[in-house]
Amino acid sequence: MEESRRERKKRQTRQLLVGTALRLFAEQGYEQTTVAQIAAAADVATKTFFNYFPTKEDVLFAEVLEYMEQMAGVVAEREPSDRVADVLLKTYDRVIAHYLTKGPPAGDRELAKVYEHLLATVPSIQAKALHMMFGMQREVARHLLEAFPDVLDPISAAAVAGAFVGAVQGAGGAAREAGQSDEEIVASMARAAEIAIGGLRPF
Amino acid sequence: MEESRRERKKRQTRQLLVGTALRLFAEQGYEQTTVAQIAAAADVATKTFFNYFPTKEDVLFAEVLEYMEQMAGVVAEREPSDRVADVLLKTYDRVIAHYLTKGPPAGDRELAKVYEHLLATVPSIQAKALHMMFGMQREVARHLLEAFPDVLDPISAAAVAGAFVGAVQGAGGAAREAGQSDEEIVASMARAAEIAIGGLRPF
DNA sequence: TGTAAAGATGCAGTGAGTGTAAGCTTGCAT
DNA sequence: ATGCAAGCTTACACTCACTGCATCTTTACA
Repeated sequence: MEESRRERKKRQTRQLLVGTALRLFAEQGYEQTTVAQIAAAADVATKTFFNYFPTKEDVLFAEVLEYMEQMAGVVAEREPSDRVADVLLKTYDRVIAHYLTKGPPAGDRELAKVYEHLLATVPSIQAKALHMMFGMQREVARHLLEAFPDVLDPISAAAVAGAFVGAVQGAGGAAREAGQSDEEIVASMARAAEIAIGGLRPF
Repeated sequence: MEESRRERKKRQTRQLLVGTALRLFAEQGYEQTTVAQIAAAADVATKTFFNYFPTKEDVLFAEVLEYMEQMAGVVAEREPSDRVADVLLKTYDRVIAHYLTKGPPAGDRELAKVYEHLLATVPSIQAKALHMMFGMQREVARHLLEAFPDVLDPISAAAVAGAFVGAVQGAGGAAREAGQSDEEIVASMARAAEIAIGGLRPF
């Protein structure tokens, strides 16, 4: 089925709102920017903004669902020989790849900076991001449990997913905070994945 | 130095606000309860509530600092023979012990239920809790790095702390969701700790 | 071309959270 | 004891996120 005019307009408006919001956040800061301003700059009613995004923060997390789908795909395509750790590593690779091709830095290098800065400075955005991450972690756990019912139970699946995601995310945050470049950050997160898989006894 | 009258009153008012808020949340639900109601029931001005807690949610996380102190204590008291995994396990034990003696369930069994229910149903509280947990995770990483500067760097410290906290917290959530009893939940979290320490390769 | 559904808009309202200025309480020095 | 300064509480006015509802416009489709 082709994309209808209605669907196209909806996608455009959504995109416009995201872009406008990001621009204003970059120019004036997150808290200094009101939803009314964003709507006005995008030339829609304030209410329309809330028709698209449940909260002001959500405009920053428009593509989370895509990542969830990517993760689901990895588990679906797994090889019979893949064990839990293999699937997790492939998931990590896939998400990174998706970020590099479809994420903000792909088209616009500046936009990535904006995201980073917001994430580093606005507590409510940090909390929201963690909440999203938590949702993704639960998805990972759910998929793992489904794919490996013989070696995992709901608790260990959650533990495994938590360890992996927690390590990668913790290292990513630390790397960013340390001022590492994008490539270094990705490498740091990969190292964290190895640490999670290898366990903490070596330390 | 003794506790002055001013400090005493402040602590009492704070305690009163927490108790009143919790009671109202239990009776009418979180979103149905306004800060104005809490303040009225505690017989203080609405503004006074915000003098004590920056947001409505924060009234539920009054004792987080205590936990941070407990964690710092563990690292400070570590034995020379303790390695990273040992310190993490001791930290876990200490936090659990502190929860069992000083946490809500100690005095009031019902209160724990209220917390659980709020955490399970109100997204903003969930996000806040995760944010707090994230802060604790960073603290753990910081202390580990300080205590083991020869085996850890900032990135690996963050990865280790993230893996451990992520596993325990993920398993705790899953266990709660599965309807396990308090003892079972504690056991599930302990198992998650072992999984994080042992690594994910066994799966 | 008409009609029903989806979506956009305006409006009125709730409630969280802030800044400010004024008033009361406490700690402390004389 | 008395007075002064610092710390809290309070009232008030305000901003802004977000909701519900009724109405109008646009689109899909027969």
